[in-house]
Amino acid sequence: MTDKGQLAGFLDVLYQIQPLSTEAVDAVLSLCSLIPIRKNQNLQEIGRRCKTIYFVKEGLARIFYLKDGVEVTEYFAFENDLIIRAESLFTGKPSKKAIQALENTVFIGIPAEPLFSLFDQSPEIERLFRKVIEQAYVATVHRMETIQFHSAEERYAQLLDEKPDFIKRISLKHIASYLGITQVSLSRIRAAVR
Amino acid sequence: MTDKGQLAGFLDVLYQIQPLSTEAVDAVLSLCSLIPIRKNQNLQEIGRRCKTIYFVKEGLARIFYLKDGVEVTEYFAFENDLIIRAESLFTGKPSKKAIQALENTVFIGIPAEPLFSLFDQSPEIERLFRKVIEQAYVATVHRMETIQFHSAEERYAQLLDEKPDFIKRISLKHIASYLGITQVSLSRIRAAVR
DNA sequence: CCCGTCCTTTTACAAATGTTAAATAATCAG
DNA sequence: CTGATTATTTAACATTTGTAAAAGGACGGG
Repeated sequence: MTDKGQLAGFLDVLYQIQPLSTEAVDAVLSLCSLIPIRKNQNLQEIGRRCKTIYFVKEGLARIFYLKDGVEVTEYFAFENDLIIRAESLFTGKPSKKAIQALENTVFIGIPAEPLFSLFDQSPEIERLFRKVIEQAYVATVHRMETIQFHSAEERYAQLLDEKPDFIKRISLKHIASYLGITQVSLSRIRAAVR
Repeated sequence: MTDKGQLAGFLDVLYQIQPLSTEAVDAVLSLCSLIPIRKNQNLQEIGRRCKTIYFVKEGLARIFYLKDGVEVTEYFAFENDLIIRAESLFTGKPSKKAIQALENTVFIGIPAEPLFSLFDQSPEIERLFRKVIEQAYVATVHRMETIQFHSAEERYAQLLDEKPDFIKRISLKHIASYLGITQVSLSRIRAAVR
């Protein structure tokens, strides 16, 4: 159980998605816990089953996995962003991915089992999380588009345009793997643009 | 309103995801309509708002969009697969994508507005569609992985492995754009493998 | 059956990206 | 502040992929 005041910003974000009754807010809050993780430490390790829905309260985190021994970044989460390993959470399989704090980060954790039980009593909570997942789905479809048939330069230009925060706060090696290109290639592109 | 018998296969697929009461099934069915589309014709055109959730009853369809005048295939839908233009349906914006039948196809269409209204009366229906979207989300995350940091050859090999049906029923030019590579590149890869 | 259209492959070449290694630059711990 | 570590850039070269054009193949309509 966590203090309402501490989570005001987070609750506000949820409210924009789907307003909840006071009771429903309290029920969700009763499941929330705050989890501080230091920079470069992992919240979740590769190979474990993911049974928790996370949001970033403050800080910055990523999901990454290993491909031929090289880290590939799948996703970045900023303040109030959802961060879940969907391929494990929704399937029950062990995840091939890790969640890592890129800055000192405080996560909000909501254990999935009790949350799903809440859905039975409170359809409005289920609706909220349905919409959260819908948004995540739309974002992922959009991200696929930005990668699918685009050159390295196009991907970088689009990222600059759509997510200028990324370049400010995230190291270039992580940006590169997020774009699906090598650090060297990204460096080259930046040199050419300049 | 559509006949229960005609949609037995479809209902069975839904049942595997989330069993519904008879009343709920009837309520969903009352919204379903069958839409036959001939090979190479579009069910939905680029630029229109998407207000319908589709499934493929029989046949084969794709979602595609234009990038620099070239068609890029985002998604293929086989029998009983969901096919939605999420970036329009869940945002209300006009879609940049078209839905096209690649074979003579019968779609099942469920208008979104009445369906969302049903959710208010029947949480179990909302749950069903929450899970449908969760599955679509997981599939999309997985698909992004297969593209993000993989060579053309790796993408093709993985597709052969995971979706052998694709190669059997879909023309190579569509496969190529789905993989985010050119037809020529795909031809080259096939020649090398052989 | 034949013609025309569309799909697929092949070729030759250009451009983009990966790889390896080294040189700078930035950051952090002590 | 200084040395060590880590991040970023640059360079040279190899490989992959794209582009354009042509040649086969497959297929459907008349």
